[in-house]
Amino acid sequence: MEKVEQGEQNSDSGSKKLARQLDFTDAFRGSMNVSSPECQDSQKLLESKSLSQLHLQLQSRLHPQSQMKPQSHSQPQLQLQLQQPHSPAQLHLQLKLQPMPPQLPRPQLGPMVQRSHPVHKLPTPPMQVAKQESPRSRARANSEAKDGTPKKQKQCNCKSSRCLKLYCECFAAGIYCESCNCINCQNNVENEAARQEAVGATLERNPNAFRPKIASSSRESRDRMEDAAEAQVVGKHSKGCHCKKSGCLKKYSNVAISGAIGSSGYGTPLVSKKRKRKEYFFGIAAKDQSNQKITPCQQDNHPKASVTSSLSSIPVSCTMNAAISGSSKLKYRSPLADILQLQDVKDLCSLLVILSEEATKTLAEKGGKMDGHTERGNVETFVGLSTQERKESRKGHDSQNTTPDGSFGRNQVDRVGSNDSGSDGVDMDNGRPISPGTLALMCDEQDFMAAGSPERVVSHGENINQKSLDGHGFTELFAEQERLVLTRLWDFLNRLITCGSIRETMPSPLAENDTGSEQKPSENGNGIIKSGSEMGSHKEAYGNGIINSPVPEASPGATAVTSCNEDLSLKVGLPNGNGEIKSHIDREWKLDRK
DNA sequence: GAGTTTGAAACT
DNA sequence: CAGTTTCAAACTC
Repeated sequence: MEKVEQGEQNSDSGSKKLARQLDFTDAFRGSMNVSSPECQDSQKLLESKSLSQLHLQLQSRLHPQSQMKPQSHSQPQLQLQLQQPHSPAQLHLQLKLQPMPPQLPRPQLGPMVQRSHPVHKLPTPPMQVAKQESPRSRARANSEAKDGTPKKQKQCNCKSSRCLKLYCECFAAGIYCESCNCINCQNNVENEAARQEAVGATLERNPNAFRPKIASSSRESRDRMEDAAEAQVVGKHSKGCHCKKSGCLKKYSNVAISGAIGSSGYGTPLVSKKRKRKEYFFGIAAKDQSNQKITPCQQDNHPKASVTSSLSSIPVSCTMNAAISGSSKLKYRSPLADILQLQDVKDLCSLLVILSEEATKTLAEKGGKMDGHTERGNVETFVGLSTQERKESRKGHDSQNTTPDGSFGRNQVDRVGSNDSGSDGVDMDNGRPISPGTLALMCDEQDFMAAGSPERVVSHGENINQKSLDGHGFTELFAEQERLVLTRLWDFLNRLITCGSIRETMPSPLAENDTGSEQKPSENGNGIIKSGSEMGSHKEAYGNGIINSPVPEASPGATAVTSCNEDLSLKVGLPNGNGEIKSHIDREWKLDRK
């Protein structure tokens, strides 16, 4: 049988010279109905498990009536369906769990026509039709990095595994061995039958064996866009490593990443060891500094990571990578790297502060205890205060951005450190230092607690009758605050998910130029992400300015993402139609953004 | 380049 | 399922 097939395969000798890669994609095809590969499960959703979990929690809290099915299946597939409703208010997110269809090895592999390493097939939207990859492009993809530098092709050195075990880097990556140093290699066209058998056995042991351990969503979707590919590399360990001694800083645990997102696990071409050491140095240094370096397993190994730290990790990682990128190509970028910036998170926090104030006011209004004039002044006091705080924080943000090593500005850290929270930059739970990003958010959190607390309301305005603050009053106020804050946060996450998904399905050429123009929007000197249209017409619409279009004006992909934001911008306004406050806030935002 | 270390995969 | 072995890459010298 093997020989029979071998004869057939030999007839294909013309193409076997190519760096052909095996196609396990059928095993996964149809397993998902998502617009983004990383939406396949909660871990990969938006590259932030905590974020997605938070979102789910928020959803369940805000909409307890919605049926969130428990994950009963052993391999549930979290499906994210983003619907484009007719009404902005209908922006709706559906998270469905569906059993994963059986994953069977492909019975017969034809010529390599698709991305080799496990590809999570999308339901092929018009723009995402699985493009048949030409051998030429395949070869180019293998031989060149995105920056045009030669990319060393995978060369295993297997001796005993015949290159038919996952030990083999090539096999694990789904490519035939070519120019490898392996012995008794059977990972080739000539031994297709044996290879298929091995594939089947491997898949039998682990249906996800050929699925990338590191989620490489962007890359895959972009690979299907062929030359639009090789953009930003996004990775997240899908099942977590078990590193013990290497501190997750070595590449041992990243071996299989090669097949997932590139030759080095960070989607980088092979670089000299000296250079790699340099990367590690920076990585370790950064980690020591902030304990925030995103190593895949760290995320997985610390499921308790708070939402705060999760959110904060995004901009931090960007900043850090920016610092690193100067001397190396080590990159670990979130798909939201261009969308969600530290300042956005801070803005969100500020907005939530305002919302809490609004809740206070609303409740007071309800009780008819507030004098209208005084009330407005009170609110404005708070808004102004928040704005001031925003400005302060922006100051810190700017300095942070101008810090040569990409670390946070000292004043910001100092500011947090000077707080009497007792944190002193150390997570009291585990004694580990808290990252500057987390500290920054904690700072905002403290601001929030201070600004939104009834005590503060009393101390500033003394407008709320003491009666409303005792017992039931407190509860009601907190409930209202929570409702508003969670609602807005939920909306924010919805938009974030949508934008992330759109970015996934419509990769912006901006990413293609990432290497060349590594500078991210947040590093444009003012720390503010600005779209080509400068947000002017949209920012006010959605009030919080959280998600700004990352796409430069000239970018052809701007339409997609910008329209995403534009669309989203229409969907969220300040709740309860409090136009007075809203307009004021909007003014503040507008001024602040300038 | 040889030897060691490491962690994933495979096996029991 | 836990423990052990095998394996090959990463790393050190």
